[in-house]
Amino acid sequence: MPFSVATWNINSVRLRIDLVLQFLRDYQPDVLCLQETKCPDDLFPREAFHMAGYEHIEISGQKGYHGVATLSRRPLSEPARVGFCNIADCRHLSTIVTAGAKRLRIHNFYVPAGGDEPDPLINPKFAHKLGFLEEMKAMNAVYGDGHASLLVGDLNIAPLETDVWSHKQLLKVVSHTPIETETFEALRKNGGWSDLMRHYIPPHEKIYTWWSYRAADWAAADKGRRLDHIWGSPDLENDLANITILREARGWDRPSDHVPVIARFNLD
DNA sequence: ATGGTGGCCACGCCA
Repeated sequence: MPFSVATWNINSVRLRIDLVLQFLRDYQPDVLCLQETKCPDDLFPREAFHMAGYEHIEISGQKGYHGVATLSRRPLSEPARVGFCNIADCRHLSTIVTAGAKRLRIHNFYVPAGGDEPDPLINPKFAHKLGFLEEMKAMNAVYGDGHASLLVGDLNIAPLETDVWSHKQLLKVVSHTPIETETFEALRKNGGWSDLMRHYIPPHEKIYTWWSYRAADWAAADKGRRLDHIWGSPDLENDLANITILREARGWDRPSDHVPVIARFNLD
């Protein structure tokens, strides 16, 4: 089995523990990065994941909101949590895993959604989102330490025109405004990151990973956005075997509004 | 047409 990493905004890991376990049984990613676990660390369902073969678990959780977790079949080392914007919320967790000859640093991110009004002067949540992106510029794909890197998670921005159901209708909607998409692409490129989903799926094809709960029929309307991302250091482009976006997961019983994205690599 | 749904957890906040 080649090395694989999945990312999934689960919108409550406790409520959807059975969905996650089913996903792990069916797809068996080596590493699963969860966001919006909404679970304090002492209540995290560690035992259920241990039983499913995911014995290596790092978590950064809080009561009610946010929270990220990285689950792995392989040992995880050097867990690190970076705080952003001087707010004590749980939006980042990095770990290191071995894949083939590579030591791979995996950043698991949950970027602030940013509220409804795309104006930092009147909406503190949008100001927080922009401030968070500023601080994300410190995340580089390549350091001098010989590690390869992945940066995955719910980044809450759909950068390309083909990452939303209607570019024109979403230009003033938070997640697709020019200030967000331009800042996002600049920080990705300046940080030396490759957009691995777009490396595998050509930019002219529509990709969505999220569909709002507020639709009578999400599949018929299909008003999705690509809010979840897998970035990698450039060396990983050559190792990438494929990307799977599990659209069907949006139709599962009591689903998350996000679906899993899986990257598989030609690494053992 | 400018509300619609969902999760947390105890009621309004966040997405």
